[in-house]
Amino acid sequence: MENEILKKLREIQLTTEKIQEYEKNRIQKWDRENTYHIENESAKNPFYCLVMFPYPSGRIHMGHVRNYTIGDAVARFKRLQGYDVLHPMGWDAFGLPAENAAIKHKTPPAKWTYQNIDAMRKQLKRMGLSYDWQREIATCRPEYYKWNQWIFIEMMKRGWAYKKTAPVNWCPKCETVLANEQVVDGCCWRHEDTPVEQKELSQWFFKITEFAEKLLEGHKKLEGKWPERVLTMQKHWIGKSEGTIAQFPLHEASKEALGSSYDKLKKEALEIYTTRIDTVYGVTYMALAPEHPWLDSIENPQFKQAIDAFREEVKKVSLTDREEAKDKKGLFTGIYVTHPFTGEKIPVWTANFVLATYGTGAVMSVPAHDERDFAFAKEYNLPIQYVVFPKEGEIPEDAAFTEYGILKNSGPYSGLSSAQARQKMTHDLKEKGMGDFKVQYRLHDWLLSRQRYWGTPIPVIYCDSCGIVPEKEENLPVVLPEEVEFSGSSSPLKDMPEFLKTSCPQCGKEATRETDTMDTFVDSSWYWARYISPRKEDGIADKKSAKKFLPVNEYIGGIEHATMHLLYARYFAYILNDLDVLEIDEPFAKLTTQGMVIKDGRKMSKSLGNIVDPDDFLQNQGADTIRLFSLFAAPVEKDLDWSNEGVEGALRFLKRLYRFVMGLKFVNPDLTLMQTVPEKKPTSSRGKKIWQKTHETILTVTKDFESLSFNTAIARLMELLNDLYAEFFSEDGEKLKVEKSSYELELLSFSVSSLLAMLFPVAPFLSLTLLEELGLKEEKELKWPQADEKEAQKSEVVIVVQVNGKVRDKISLPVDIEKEAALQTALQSEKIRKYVEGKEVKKQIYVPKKIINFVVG
RNA sequence: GCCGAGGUGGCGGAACUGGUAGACGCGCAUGACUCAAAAUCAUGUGUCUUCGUGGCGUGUGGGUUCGAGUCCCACCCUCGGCACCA
Repeated sequence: MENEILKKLREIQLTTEKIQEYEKNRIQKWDRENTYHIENESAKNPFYCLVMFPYPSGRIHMGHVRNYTIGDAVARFKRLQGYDVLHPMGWDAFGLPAENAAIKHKTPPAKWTYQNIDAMRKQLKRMGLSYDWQREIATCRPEYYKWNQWIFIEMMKRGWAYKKTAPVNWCPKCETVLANEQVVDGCCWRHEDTPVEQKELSQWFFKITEFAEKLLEGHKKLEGKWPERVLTMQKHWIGKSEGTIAQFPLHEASKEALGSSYDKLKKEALEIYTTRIDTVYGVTYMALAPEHPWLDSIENPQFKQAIDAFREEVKKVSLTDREEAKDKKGLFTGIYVTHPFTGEKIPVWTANFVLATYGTGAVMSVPAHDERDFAFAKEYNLPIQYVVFPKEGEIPEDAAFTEYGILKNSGPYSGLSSAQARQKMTHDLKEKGMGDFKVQYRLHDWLLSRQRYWGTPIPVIYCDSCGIVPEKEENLPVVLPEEVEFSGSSSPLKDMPEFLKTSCPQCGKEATRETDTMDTFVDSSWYWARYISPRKEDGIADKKSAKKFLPVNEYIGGIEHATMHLLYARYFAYILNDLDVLEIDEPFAKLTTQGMVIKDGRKMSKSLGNIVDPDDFLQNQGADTIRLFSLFAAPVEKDLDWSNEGVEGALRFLKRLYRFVMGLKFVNPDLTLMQTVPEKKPTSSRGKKIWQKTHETILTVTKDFESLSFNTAIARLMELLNDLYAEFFSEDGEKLKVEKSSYELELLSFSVSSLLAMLFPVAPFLSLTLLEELGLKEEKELKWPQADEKEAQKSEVVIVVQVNGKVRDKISLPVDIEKEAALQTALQSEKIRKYVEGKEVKKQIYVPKKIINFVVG
C-alpha cells in the first residue's frame, strides 16, 4: 500500500481528547432533544426498567455507577428491541444526613439537599444514562410528599395507621426512635458506638402485620423471577409459625403474692403461645417476660421487691443487648397457675429470655423438650419431665429432646404422635374454651414516626376537644418549612409556632400539629408508581397509564434492601390497590440484586482509604470505558473487584474497535450501515468464517442480554472483534482491502453494524459515533441485529476422541455426519489406533458434535 | 447455632439439560516497530515433566458413570442473612 495512505491509517487513533469531545457533545444533544422522554399515551410496547433511586449525598460512588449502568444497559437494549422503555430517575431526598450537615455547616437541610441533587444529576448525565429526566422526582418536594400524607390519612381512616405507646429503641445521639431493624449489635445503625436505650413513646404504626399472609402468598408469583435468597430472607423476616394459644387459669395459691389483685387476674387466666402443645404434660413451670403486665399486680412485698429490682436490671440493658446475653436469669413470682389438662399447680417465674413482643409474652416451660427451658431449669433446679420419646433410640442424656416423637405420660394422649397430639390437644382446649389454633408472625407493625425535622410531616392535628384529627384533604400538603435554623438537637418544628399552631379540622378551635415526621421508607415505598405521572396534581398516578406500565419489568438494586424496602414497597402496592389508586398486586415482576463494588478484596470505605472516585475516570477514560468495565469485570449479582488495570483493558478494546472501524472505512469508503442480513453470502474463506461468527455472536449475545449476563456478552463481542482483526487487519493495511466480487463489503457492513449495535447498550457514545460514520442518521433508527440460526452453524466441528475417558485426539468432522462414519473416522486416527489396536472395544459412545469415547478392555 | 450463596490458573472470571476445564480480560514473557520509551501489532502463558506430548489438575475424602467443575454422601473453609420467635 502507498506510504501516504499507510501514514494516514496509522494516524487513526482514539485519543482521550476525542473521547471527551464526542461524549460531551452527545450529552448536550441528548439533553437538548430530550431523547429518552416517552409519553404515556403513545407508548405501545411498554417496558418499565427501574433502578433504586439514590440518597442525594452529594457525589455518586462506584456502587451507583454499577447499579445505574446495569439499568441503563437493560433500558437501551430493550429500546433497540422496539420497546417503549420507561426509565426514570429521582431522589430519595429526606433523611438524616441532611440534618447532620445542617448542624455542621449551618445550611438548611433543604438547601443542602437541592445542591446535592444538582451536582449528582450532572454526574449521572455525564455517565450517559438514558433517563427520562422530565419524570425526575424528589421526595422532599411538597408535590411528592403530599401523597405520603394523603396515603397516611386514608390508612388512618381505615384503621391501618394507628397510634400506640410502645417500648422503643432510642438512640441518644440521633435523638430518635429506631426500628428494630435499625439496631445493629445493640447500637444505632448510624452510630456504631452508641448503645441503644429503651424509652416509652407514643408512636404511629402501619398495620403491616395484617398483610403478613398476603406478603407470603405473593412470593409464589415471584419465584424464579426474584433471587431465591431475597425470598428466603423475606420469609424469615415475616417468620410465620403455626401453634396453639392455651390458657392456664390462676391457682388460688397465688393469693399470697397477688393480694387484692387476685380476683382481677382470676378472670383473665394466663395466656401462652406454643408450637409444641404436644409437650404440655411436661410443663414444670411458666415463664413471663419481665414486661408482662401480671407482674404489676404482685402486692406482697416479699415478692414485689425482688421482682421490681429484677425488672429494673433488665430494663437497663437495651433490647438487643438482652438478646445477646445468653445467660438465663429469672425468679419465682409467687404466682401459680393450673394446668389445663391435669389440673396440677404450676409455679410462675419471670425470666430475661422471654420476649414481651412475641406471642403473649408468656410461655409454658418444658425443660425436657426445649433447650432454653432446659438450661433455665438446670440453673434453678426445676424439675424435668420427659413426655415425648423418639420412635427409635433413646432420650439424650442430660439434654432436651426437641424433636417430634411419640407421647408418653400424657394421660389420654399417650401413644399419639406429636403431630396427632397437637391437633387433638388444641381441639380439646378449644372445646373447653381454654385455647385455640393460632398463627403467629415474627413481623411487627411498621413504626413510622420519627422525632426528626427533615421528613414528611405526619398530617394530624391534636385538638383538646376532638382528640387526634387528620388534616383535611384539601389542606394537603402540610408543608414542611424549609427555612429553618437548628437551635439544638430536637426538631426545629417544635419551636415554630407558625407550623405548630393551627385550627382543628373538626371543630375549628385552636389546635396543635403533630411534629413527628415519617420514616423515609414511606417515601420509597411507592415512588415506582409516581414515575408514571410525576406531575399529576389530583392523584398519585394516572390509572390507565399505570396499568400499562406496571408492574415494573426489571427492578435493579442492592441486596441490602432485601427485607425492609422491598417488603414495604410490596405492602404499599397492596394498600394502593385497596385504596383503588392502582390495579396491582406485586409491584416488581422481576428483581435483580447487584453485588457490591470492592477494592483489593475489601469494601470501599473512607477509613480504609480505598475509595475510587468515578469522576477521575469520567474525566480521563470517559463514560464508555467505566461502563464497559463495570459490566465486564464480574457477573451482575456478584461482588465486583475494582481494578485500574482492568479499566485500561476496557479502554484498549474501545481503541481497537475504533481503529478497526475507522481504518476499514478509510480504505473502503463504501462500507456502510447494514442492519439486515445481506442477501448474498461471502465467497472468500475469511468471509465465510466471519459470516458464521457474526451470526453466532448475535444469537449468543442476545441470549446473554436477556439474562443480564453482560460479562459474557461483552466477551463474545471481544471475540468477534478479535476474529475480525485476525482476518481483516494487518499493520501494512493490506488485509483491510476487500473486493466487491467476494461480497466481503456487505459482510463487513453487516458484521460491523451488528457489533456496534450490540455494543450500544454498554458503550453508547463510541457506538453511536462509529455508527454515524457508517451512515446512521438518527439514533431512533438503530435496531437490535437479527441473525439466522442456520447460518450460525459451523459446517465442520471439532470432536474430541477419548479412549477409556481420556482425551487422545481431536478430529474435525462435518456437523451432520452419521454415527458410523464418525466412529470409523475416529478409529482411523493414528493416535487412537495406538490405544485401541489389539484390544477389544467393549463400548462406543458417540455424542453428536461433542465427543466419541471408546471403552477398551 | 439455623438458613442461604459460594470455593475453578498469579488475578477478575468462562464452561448450555454430565461430554475438549480455564472462553474473554488483566498480569507476565518473547518478538516486531522505535535511537529509546510509551502506545500498537504478533506469539506464548494451569502445573509437574526423564519434554514421550506423558502424568496431575475445579476446597477435602468417598461414591455413581464410558465420562463429574457439573449428580449423590460426609467434611472443611469463605461470604451474606437471621439469631433466646417458645
